Amino acid sequence: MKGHEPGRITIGEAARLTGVSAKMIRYYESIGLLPAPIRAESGYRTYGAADLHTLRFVRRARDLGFSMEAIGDLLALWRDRSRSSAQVKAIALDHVAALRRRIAELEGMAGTLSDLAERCCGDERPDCPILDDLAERPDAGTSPRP
Amino acid sequence: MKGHEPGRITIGEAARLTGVSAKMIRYYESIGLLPAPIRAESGYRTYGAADLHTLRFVRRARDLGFSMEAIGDLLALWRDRSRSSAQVKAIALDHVAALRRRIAELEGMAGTLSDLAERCCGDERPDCPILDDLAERPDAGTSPRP
DNA sequence: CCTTGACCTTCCCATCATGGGAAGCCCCAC
DNA sequence: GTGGGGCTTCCCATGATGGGAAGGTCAAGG
Repeated sequence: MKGHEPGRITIGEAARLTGVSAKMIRYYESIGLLPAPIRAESGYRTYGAADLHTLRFVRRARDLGFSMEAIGDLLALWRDRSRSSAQVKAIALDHVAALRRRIAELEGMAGTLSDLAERCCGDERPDCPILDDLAERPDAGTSPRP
Repeated sequence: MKGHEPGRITIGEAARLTGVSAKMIRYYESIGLLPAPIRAESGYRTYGAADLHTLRFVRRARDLGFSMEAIGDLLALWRDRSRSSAQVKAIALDHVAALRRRIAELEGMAGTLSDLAERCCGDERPDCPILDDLAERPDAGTSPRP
């Protein structure tokens, strides 16, 4: 079917051109994130320029860590000419806040753990403040003690 | 069976005392992270003081973001009197490095996205640099442009 | 003694985004 | 017409967790 319906390509080519795997393209279709594409007579999915544009959009949104749900919302706004930029901004800022919360969590862990590692001599002897802490610490704070 | 084998408690009490859910205790047992506990005649799992100690260890390691696999290694070292602290420190430092890599990724996302959001006026008009970027950005870098 | 309610057991299913793989059809080049 | 690679669908797995059903057990109270 290649080059038979003009300019429409197969899923594998779409995957190569957009950086979204063929598996994922089918998955996004199955969860309703992407519309079902036109099929060739063979049953093969065929994608046109607009579809590739959408796939790249999804790919970039994933690279920014958006959830599938948020990407669905962003796609809908993208297609909606009467959207307000405030709606888009709200989704983006929510996500930034979630990212910053997650970063703070991970920094707590990394801080605690590198404090402990610093106090561990790391030689052939068994004594180790890291294990002592895991075994004895009264409770589960992840922030480095002040 | 409570108070019948001395000092041994049920899974629900162990969960309450350690902050690890009963579901998770069974799961950890099923994947071989924890040894199978002594069963009462009824078939109920019973836990003693040493088991609680282990459960708290696991809980704290999870709070620090260690994977199950790493926790298995840490538990083995904890029980091994002939361990070297260097082994423990290596696991901890690997994890710190992984945490810092992840933090850098998330910061890249948050940075890019808050840059974009800052340039989005966020009013009732549809024009939005965030959507423009998702739709047009040449490729998927997540670092804020320098 | 029997009921009630809380607790335990096992087993299965769902999440989220992704990959792996099998069985079978299709297309193109030789 | 044959071979190889690409496409289809369908099922399974991940990691760590929760939800829930069906059925056994225990302790307290009538």
